[in-house]
Amino acid sequence: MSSRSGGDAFPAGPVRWLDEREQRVWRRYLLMTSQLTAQMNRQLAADAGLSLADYEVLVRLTDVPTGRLRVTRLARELSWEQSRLSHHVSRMARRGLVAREECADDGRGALVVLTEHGRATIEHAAPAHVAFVRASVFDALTDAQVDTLDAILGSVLSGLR
Amino acid sequence: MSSRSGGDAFPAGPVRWLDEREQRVWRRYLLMTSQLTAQMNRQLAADAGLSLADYEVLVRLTDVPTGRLRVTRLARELSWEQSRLSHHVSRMARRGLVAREECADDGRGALVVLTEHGRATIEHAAPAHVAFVRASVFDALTDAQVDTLDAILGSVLSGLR
DNA sequence: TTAAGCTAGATGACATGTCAAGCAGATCTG
DNA sequence: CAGATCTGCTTGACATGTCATCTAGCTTAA
Repeated sequence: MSSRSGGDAFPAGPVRWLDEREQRVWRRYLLMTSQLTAQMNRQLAADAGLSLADYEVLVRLTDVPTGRLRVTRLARELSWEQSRLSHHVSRMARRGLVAREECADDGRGALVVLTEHGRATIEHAAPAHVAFVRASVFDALTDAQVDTLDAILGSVLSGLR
Repeated sequence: MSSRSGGDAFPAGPVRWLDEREQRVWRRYLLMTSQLTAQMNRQLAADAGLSLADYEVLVRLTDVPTGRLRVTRLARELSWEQSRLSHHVSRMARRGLVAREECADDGRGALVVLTEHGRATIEHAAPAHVAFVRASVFDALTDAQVDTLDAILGSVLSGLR
C-alpha cells in the first residue's frame, strides 16, 4: 500500500486518507506503471540491447534530419535533467550509439550525434518495441478508454507543473 | 517520442505504427508517470528523508500487527524482485528504519522488522504524502475518470502477466 | 575592456535497480 | 541416510538517476 485508510494507527489530523476504491486504484497504478516499464526494458534489452532510456534518446535524434541535437535541447525534448542526459550520453557513446561533437556557434555547447550503429540499432529495435506497446496498451483499450486516458494524463500533468 | 509514425525512415514491414493520437497519448503517459514519480520522490525526500521505495516498504510493514515480514513475502507484496528488496533492506537497515531478524521456523529465512525509528518516520511522512497523491491525482479527476482509470489499469495489467 | 554574473555541460559522490552467481539450510529419493 | 536438488536469501558487478559542484565560454554594463 502506498497510502493509508482512516481509522488506523496514524493520527487523524485534517488529513483526508484515500478511501477503499482510491487505494485500490492507486496501488494498481503503481503496479501497472512499474510492470509496464520493467517489461518494456526487458523486451528492448533482449531484442536490441537497449534500455528504454537509450531508445528514447535515439528516437529524438532520428526525429531530426541531421541526426544531431544540442544537449540542452535534447534534454528538454526528453524532459530529462541535463546531468542525467550528460551521464547517459557518455554511456551511450562508450557503446558507439551516439557521439559528441563540438558546437560551432557556441564554444560551451555540445552536440549529440546519432552514429551509423545507433541508427541501425534503433531501426532494428523500433518494430518490436512498437508492437509491444500496441499489444500491451492500445490493443487492450477501447477508443473511449484511450480518450479518457488522454484527458486524465492532461489533467494530472497540468496539475504537476 | 517513444514510437514511430508510418511513412518514415524505417522499413514498413507488417508493423502497425502508432497513429498521431496514439503517439500523443503514449508520450504523455511516459511524461506523466515519470514526472509524478519524480515529484513524489522529491516531496517525500524533503518532508521525511524517504524515497518512494522506502515508503512502500514501511507501509507494508505497518500493515501487519507484528511489524515484521519474511523477505519473500514482503517482496511478493511489493511485486519487487527479491534481490532488489535485499539490497534495499540493507540500505534501510543502515539508516535504522528497519532491522533484520532470524527466522525461527526456517534456518534460511529472514524477517524484516520495522524499528521504532521506522515507525515514527512513516507516521510523520504519511499525511503529506497522501495529501500530495490526493491533490495531484484524485482531486484532478472526476469520479467517472477514476472508474475508467481503474478499468484501464485492470486491462493492461491482465495483459502483462 | 573588464569584472560580475549567466549559461552550457561535465563530473564526482552516492542512492537505486538488475542480473547472475554464490551459499547454506530444506527436501526429496533411491 | 547420502547425494541431488530446491529454496530463501545475500552478494558483487555494473547500469542508471539525482544532487551539488566545477569549469569554461558568453553577456552585460560601468
